[in-house]
Amino acid sequence: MTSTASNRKSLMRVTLADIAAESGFSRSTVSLVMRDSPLISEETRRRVYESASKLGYVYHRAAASLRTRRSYTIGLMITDITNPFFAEMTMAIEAELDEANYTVLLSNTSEQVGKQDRILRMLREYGVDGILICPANGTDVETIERLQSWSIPFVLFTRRLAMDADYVGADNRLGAELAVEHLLSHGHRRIAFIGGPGHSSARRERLQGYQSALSSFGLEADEHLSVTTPVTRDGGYEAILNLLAQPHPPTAALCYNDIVAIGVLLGLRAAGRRPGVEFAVIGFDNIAEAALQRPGLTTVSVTPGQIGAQAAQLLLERIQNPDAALRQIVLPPALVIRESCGSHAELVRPLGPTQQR
Amino acid sequence: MTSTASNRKSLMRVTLADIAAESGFSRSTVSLVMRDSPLISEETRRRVYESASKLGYVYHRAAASLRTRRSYTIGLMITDITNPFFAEMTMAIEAELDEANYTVLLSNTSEQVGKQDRILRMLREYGVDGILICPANGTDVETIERLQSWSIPFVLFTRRLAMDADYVGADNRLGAELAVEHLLSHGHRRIAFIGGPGHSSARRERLQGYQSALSSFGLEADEHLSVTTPVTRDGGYEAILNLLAQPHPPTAALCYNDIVAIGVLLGLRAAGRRPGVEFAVIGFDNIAEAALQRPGLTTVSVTPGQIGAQAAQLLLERIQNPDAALRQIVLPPALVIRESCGSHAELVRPLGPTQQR
DNA sequence: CTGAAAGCGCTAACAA
DNA sequence: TTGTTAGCGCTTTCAG
Repeated sequence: MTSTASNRKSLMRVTLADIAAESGFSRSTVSLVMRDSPLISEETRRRVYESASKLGYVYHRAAASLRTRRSYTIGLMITDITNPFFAEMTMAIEAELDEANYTVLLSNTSEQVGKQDRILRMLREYGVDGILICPANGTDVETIERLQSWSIPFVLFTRRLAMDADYVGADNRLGAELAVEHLLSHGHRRIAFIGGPGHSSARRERLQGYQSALSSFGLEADEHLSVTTPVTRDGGYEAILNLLAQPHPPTAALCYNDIVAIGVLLGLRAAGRRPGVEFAVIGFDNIAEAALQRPGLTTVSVTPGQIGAQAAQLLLERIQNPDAALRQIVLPPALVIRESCGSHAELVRPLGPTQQR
Repeated sequence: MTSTASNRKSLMRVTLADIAAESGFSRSTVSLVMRDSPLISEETRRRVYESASKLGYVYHRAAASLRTRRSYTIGLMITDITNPFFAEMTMAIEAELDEANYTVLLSNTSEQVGKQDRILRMLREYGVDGILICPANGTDVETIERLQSWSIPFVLFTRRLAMDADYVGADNRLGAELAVEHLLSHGHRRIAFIGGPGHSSARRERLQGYQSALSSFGLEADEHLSVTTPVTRDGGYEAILNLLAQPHPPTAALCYNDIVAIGVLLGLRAAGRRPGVEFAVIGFDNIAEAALQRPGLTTVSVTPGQIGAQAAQLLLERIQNPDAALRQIVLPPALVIRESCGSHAELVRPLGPTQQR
């Protein structure tokens, strides 16, 4: 009637009932053992595990989750699998979630909102307990509102939308200000802002920092000097070539991120301009590769690990308590000075050369 | 008794039974509609969908999979999320699997066998229908044999082990031969082999090609000239610096892959040696970044998209037919000649300058 | 600490 | 084509 040890024959899966039969305990006892309940004696636990491994038992998460309505999985959606910035963040997130016994379902939207939509729907059908999402370029508020209406806990990271939602990211505006002030202090006056996905909050905030630093210096941002690009080395490469071909070209650039900045470095070299001496460039993120460049890339460090860990933490709290107030966590950046602007100084810490926010 | 439309109250999930009640059809009819059965009339289908969207129904995959013993998920395990080679492969795999209605669970082992083991166990508990795995550096045969004993279909890609299992990868040996012959034809005699995870078949095969090309030219491989490194730019950077410091340094290098090669380029520049004129370097994989380097990186192209697609295809076939003969698929590489060896030629197709396998 | 019983939401015969 | 019935393997009362 109910499944028994006879289940073991051929293809039948080994179930808790089989272990119960083998070990002489009841199904519920075995179930408690499998879930590490403190109500179980050491001896019982040992004997149950013994039977389990003898029979080759495999915990069946789909069955458990059907019953408990929890899957212990979290969907993690990033926009560029290839960017070390996200890789590092992913590691931190996995580490944090792992500790809370969650498994992460990683997926890559490649900045495509269509793909993002499909993945979101899938995650819902798979019953994830929460979602960590860096919205793809062009994501509209409706998409996230829909996500909200599904009442599955989620937190945005790195990029946000004009709406109330949990969010963890860096202080992009401050980071950009630090960078531009650095450039200004080196005497640059025509400073470009290169790259990024036009519709991301991260880019918008960095651009604002760029503009505000310029204007607090009495300069106006020349709109010909700020361009969007794909977030690739290629993007930076093309962009700098175009910029240099302008009638009144820039002498320095703040880039959307390090990937784009490295493209700019490559492009400068291709154009025969020596970065760091004939042209200053600053990146964003401080990925490992930045330090390897010749000249070393000066960049705004935003500690992806920290952002990831905080985002994971926030999601866990949100799952615990769906009704707590929404939170926006903004982490301070630091300017890491290497040689790509001509300096040879060291790390400048958080609220660097200048002021507040 | 059975769940009904009253389920809709508050937290209860909308089920097939609810749709059945709403639409006036039976649960099984509704189930058939949801699974796109051809047995259902257009009109019925329409009305069922109407009720479904009216009630806000969400297909419950865990429940379905408990019943069918199929999850329609595939585990994909790569060793370096950051390498564009894998990123491109991942895209191709997802595309292929998507078409067959599978969802992929992507995970990154970072070359750590411990992490790989844990992920493997998780994938089993989650009941994936198949696994695509690029074994982490140092994976032993037992690990894969265990996987085999689980009787869940899997295929190895990019790297294999000394055992019989499905596999899809590039002809690494031939690729390396083409590369080294190219170097030899440019007059180089002290050629290094730089980088890679010491215990991967891919590295071993490339090294064999390197050695065989040298010996068919009457040269012997100097063991001081072949080094293993982490598969990072950093790894290549450090390695070339060490190599140049040797008493009798090389004048050219074949690198494990493009990532390492780019590190070598960076290192050469840091050491004041002009790549392409004072030192020749060749990479492996032909990632997009290779073309952006100055000088452009000559490399062995192994078409990750094709490997990925074939691997996915093979896995699908294996799932269909678990008892078919095991297959090893080896794809031909091509040498893409850019400027990092001093040439300025174009693409050399498959069986390049020289011979057979 | 253990046992019995009910059911999560779905699919799969089998009949109609 | 559609309806009935019986579970998939687990967790969860609740009563011992």
